[in-house]
Amino acid sequence: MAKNGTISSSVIKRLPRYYRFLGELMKNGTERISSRELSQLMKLTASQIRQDLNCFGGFGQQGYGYHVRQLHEEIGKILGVDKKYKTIVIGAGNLGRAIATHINFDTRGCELIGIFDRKEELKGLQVGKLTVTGTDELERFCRRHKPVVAVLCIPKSDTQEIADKLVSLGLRSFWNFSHYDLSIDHENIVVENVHLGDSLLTLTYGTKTVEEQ
Amino acid sequence: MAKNGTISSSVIKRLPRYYRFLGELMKNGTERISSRELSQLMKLTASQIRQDLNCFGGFGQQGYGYHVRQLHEEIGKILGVDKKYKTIVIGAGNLGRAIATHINFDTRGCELIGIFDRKEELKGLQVGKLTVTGTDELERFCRRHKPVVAVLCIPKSDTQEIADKLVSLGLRSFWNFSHYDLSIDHENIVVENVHLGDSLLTLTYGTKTVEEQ
DNA sequence: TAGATTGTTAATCGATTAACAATC
DNA sequence: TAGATTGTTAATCGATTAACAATC
Repeated sequence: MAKNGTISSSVIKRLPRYYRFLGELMKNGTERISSRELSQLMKLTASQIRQDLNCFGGFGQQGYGYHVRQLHEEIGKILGVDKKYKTIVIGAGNLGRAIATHINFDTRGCELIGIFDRKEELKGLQVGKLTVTGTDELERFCRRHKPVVAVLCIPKSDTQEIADKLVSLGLRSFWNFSHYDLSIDHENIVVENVHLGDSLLTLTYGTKTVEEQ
Repeated sequence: MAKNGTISSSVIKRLPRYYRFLGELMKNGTERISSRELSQLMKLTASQIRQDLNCFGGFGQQGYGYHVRQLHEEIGKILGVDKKYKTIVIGAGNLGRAIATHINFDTRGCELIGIFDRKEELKGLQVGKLTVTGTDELERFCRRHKPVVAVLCIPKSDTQEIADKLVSLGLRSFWNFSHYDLSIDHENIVVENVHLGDSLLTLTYGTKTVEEQ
């Protein structure tokens, strides 16, 4: 529940998924949905859906259910899809370029405004609408444009150092793809670690477990 | 606990992280570590570490702690890092190519043996050590090489259809990067959904929350 | 033997599910 | 009004933490 202040992170982590499913329903022209119907679609319990949504106040209507478009919008607002957080990608290797071109930043509250790499040979390379800039320009760029979100696609050995530097340049949120558990002790800094290697290992475990049956 | 059969998925999802940290410790030449020391390093409780490791039997030794190399090896065995599951990537766009070149499959129990795309213009393209093959060759390829793991880097509209086809061709594990919640009703099929968009949205929520303080 | 630290049981905490009164 | 479905409280379940006896 927690009408007091913070919402539990288990709930938060489910919100993007709700948002996705509601988006799909909207596309299909569905106007209303009950927690039971939605629960079948999303493979959750109806109880959980009602519990989750009520963390933020009564979005539903007794006897009717939830208005899809309205609920979609409300959850979007909670998540911050309408924000325009200036975002830079650090590292223009395969992964950095893929993230920069593949992820829709602007529908997720972020505005991609730069991509940086240390390597001379990558400078000037076109990545989507951006041009790779040298890391030596980072400081000047940050003072001028004041980005707040950094996507880290760099080797693990560089991650902590670069992250600390970025914090000193005013960056406050880190989406970290390096094989390193970034943690920053400053207050008001947010880190989201993505460990693709861990995810693959989990799958390998599952494959092995199924095979052994 | 569960010496009976299945380990809870909360425990499983922590194993790759243990494995990573133990790998680092090994590199640094650390021979032994106590649950308390490891807990400080990983920002967990010592209790949880002992609880987790004991799901698989006593890896430690009273009064001494855990032998780093041995524990690393044991967890690796549990996860299946020594397996050689034949793996194919479906979709050779930005993301598919990044995954194929950036992820170390072989240290995670997988052997990357092919990358496929539907688009004519991508056929023949070199991606790391592999060459992009047309989707029309998929059936023949699978009958011949019998891959078991598929990495899906395709648009969400195609995902369910292609996954079903791959199941019929004997694939059993899916690492799914499409913006679609893949679920397969066959028995003994494992799916690991990676939703990078959801991860970014979670970060945006965090950014917004910190900002509002 | 004394000290350290595990393995394991018991206590606590939080998250999920069930139930039902409130209400559209 | 009757039916449907929420919002919300209570019950259950599972996961985390604390405690301590076992043992190296």
